[in-house]
Formats: sequence, structure tokens, C-alpha cells
Amino acid sequence: MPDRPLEVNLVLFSLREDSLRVLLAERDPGWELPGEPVKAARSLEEATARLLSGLIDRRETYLEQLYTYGGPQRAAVSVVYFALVPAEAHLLPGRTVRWFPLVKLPALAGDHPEILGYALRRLRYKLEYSAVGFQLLPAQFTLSELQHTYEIVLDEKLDKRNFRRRMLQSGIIESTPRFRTGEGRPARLYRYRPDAVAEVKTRRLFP
Amino acid sequence: MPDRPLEVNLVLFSLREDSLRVLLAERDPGWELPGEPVKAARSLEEATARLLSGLIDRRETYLEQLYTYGGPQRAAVSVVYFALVPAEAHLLPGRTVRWFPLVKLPALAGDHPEILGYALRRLRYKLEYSAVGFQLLPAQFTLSELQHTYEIVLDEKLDKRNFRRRMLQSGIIESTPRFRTGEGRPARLYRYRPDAVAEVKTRRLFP
DNA sequence: GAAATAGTGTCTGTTAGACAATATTTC
DNA sequence: GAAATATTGTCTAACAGACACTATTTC
Repeated sequence: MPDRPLEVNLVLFSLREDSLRVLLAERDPGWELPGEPVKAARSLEEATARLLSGLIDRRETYLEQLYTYGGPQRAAVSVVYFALVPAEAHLLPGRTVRWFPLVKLPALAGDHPEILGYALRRLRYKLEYSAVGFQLLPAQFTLSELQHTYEIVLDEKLDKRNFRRRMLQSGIIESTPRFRTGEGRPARLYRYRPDAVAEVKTRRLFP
Repeated sequence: MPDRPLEVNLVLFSLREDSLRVLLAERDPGWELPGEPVKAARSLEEATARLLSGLIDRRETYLEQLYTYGGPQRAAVSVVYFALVPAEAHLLPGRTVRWFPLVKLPALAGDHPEILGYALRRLRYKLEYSAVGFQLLPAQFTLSELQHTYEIVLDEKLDKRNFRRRMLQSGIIESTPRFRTGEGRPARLYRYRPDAVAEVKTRRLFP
């Protein structure tokens, strides 16, 4: 008996026009998460890299395996990955894809709504204990932009003073000599320090 | 071109004779994580359930998908699950399997050492912020047994007073009227409350 | 000078972690 | 009563969260 076909799917998030968006591909009726079959000769990683590089013009993208779906109602087993790109990343021409705000999703195929929901939970969760948030921002950013990113993803208002204090104390960012000018007072630009240990300080519930 | 074959593998942990052990299956030379092919008609969940029920005489087992391995050097793509059983669980006759202490592992096939290492990290991590620890214990247990479980898995000594205080304050366990007698003063038996919300109180690093 | 945005400090309540003596049982 | 194990409380340092005003720029 032959195995079921294997594919990878991608949940690609980005922050655009003040909302968190996900990239969806057009399907006969409705939309779906972009996918790619895994052929015999190709590894999962290779299939995912191929899928990603066909969509976005980025060299380095934050990418993480999310979950593998293989329920009985599915035609194929799908290994789903989860990726983050900053707003500057451009879409490549080719497949019909669009960024959809999470609050205004179109009809999605099969179990893709469930997958997307899980990816969003995972994103929110990781935002709180790891440094993934910086993957949604350009290389240099202001503290207000950083806070704004957190507020949009978490869908929650944060206190400016507490936010700044902890971000700076954690040592995860460092200031640059540059400023961003705009409407009001210019804001200092910071950059992420990938070398800083983004340690997960969990308050052990069951120590 | 046909897809690569698909299988599930299982990392099954248990606490036996004062050490954390993993169940391994014999292979031509050496040992490996128990596995099962996923045939076309079967879902991942069904293949895993079949694998598990061929090994252990338990109805309910804590089970969680760990990761899917599909590197280029592999013959098959493997969806790896991670399971915990208490020491009371008995092995079923059939395949040649044995419990190995994690500190005295035999030679393991392919990337199985890496998989096992990841599973152990995940177990330790989850122990700190979720209630998985109870899956390694019988339905009723003393606080000393619970602490002992944590100490063995985390490989770290814990303070008795702080441990008890937080376990009790969290509301995750409730006392029973029974006691366990033995060498010294009898110890009260507690039971896990699956209904209690095992909330993950993370100290937000990046708030 | 009005509007817009950036930047800054303090207080309080809670919690983690360090620490030692008493209580109850068996043999 | 000796040995073994169970049970209990306090103090301190660190941190989360609440909260409001001043600074710098543009138009």
C-alpha cells in the first residue's frame, strides 16, 4: 500500500498597514496556505526553502516547524512551517497570493483555519518569552515601533514606561547613534542584538 | 516521483528504579526508537496509537507530537511523538524492547540520539511550566514522591519547603484522606486535579 | 505656541529563594 | 530512644505593574 502524499505548508506572517497579516494563495474557490509537495529526492527543509523563496525576496527568514497534520480526512500529510518577515519584504511575482489581515480572513480550505489559529497562538506565546518579535521589524527601529509591534500582535495595550524599562534592561537591544525624524520629537533608533542571550525566564509554576 | 515513506517514532519516558528511562527497541546492530510505518489508509494519530498500544498496557497515556524529521540523509520522513507513563505501566510481550536509563544509552540508529536529546529538553522544559510531571506518577502520591520526580527529571536538587509551598498554593493537587506508611512518619497522599487550570505564569522577558 | 511624539522615575504588592527546627512513625 | 521521614514559617531581594509629567521637534 502506498504512503499518503507529503507536502509542506507555510504560515507566513507580516505586519503591514498597522495589522498583522498572513499570506494566502488563491485556490479554485477561496484561499489556502501556500504549499509545496515534498518529492522523494527532497528533504522537508529543502521543500520549505523552495516554497519560501518562490514567494518572498528575502535571504534570511525566521522559520520554524509548527506541527504536522495527518488526520484521516486529509488527502495529504502536511508539515506546516511558520515564518515571519518584516514589512519591507516584497512579494515575488508568480503565484496569486495576497496579505490578509487576521481579522478579515477569506474562506479557507480544509483544516487551514485551525492551522492558522494554532500558528497565531504560537506567535503570541513566543513573543512573550523569546525574541521573535524582532523578525517583524526592520534592522533598526524605534522603541515606539517595537512597542507597537507587540501591541498589534498581542492585541493588547502596553505601558510605555514599563515596556521601555524591561526592553532596555534585558540587554536584547542596543542603541545606535541614529534617529528617526517625523512628526514630533525624533526617536532614537535601536538594533536587535542576536548575540544577547534571550533567556527564557519562566516563573516556574511547578518548581 | 513517489514520495518518501512516512513513519512515526515514539520517545517513551518513564521513571523506574530512581532514574529516568526511555524505551528502546532492538535493531540488527544496536537499538532504536520504536517506530511504525504510516500506511495510506491510516492517520498519524492512528499509527501512533497502534504503536503505543503494542508496547504498553495503558488506556490513557500522555502523548504529544514532538517534531517531524525529514532531512536528506533519511530513508523515511518520521513524525516523532513523545509520551510519558508511570512506573506502574507494564510492557506487553512481543517486540524486543527495554528501558534504558538516559545516562547509560546504547548505540542508537541514525539521528535518534539527536531526537532523544530534543525530547529530553522538551520534557524538562514542560515540567517547569505545565503539569506533565504528574504523568510520571501513579494516581495518588506523596509530596516527597512528587518532589523526587522533579529532581530526577530536572537533575537538580530542590528545596523541600519552597517546593511544597508552591505546589500547594498552585491548587494543582488536592489532599486525600489517605496516608502512605513506610520507614518513618507516614506521608499524606495527594492527587492531581486535571480540572485545575495549570496556567503558565511566564515572567515576560519582552513584555 | 500648538500639536505631535519621545523620553523619564517612583511606589507598592507579590513572589522566588534561602534557611532550620519540630512532629510522627517504626524498630 | 534512635533512626527515618514528614511537616511547617520567616525574612529578604527582585520584579511586575500602576501611574503623570517634561523634552524636543515640526508647522
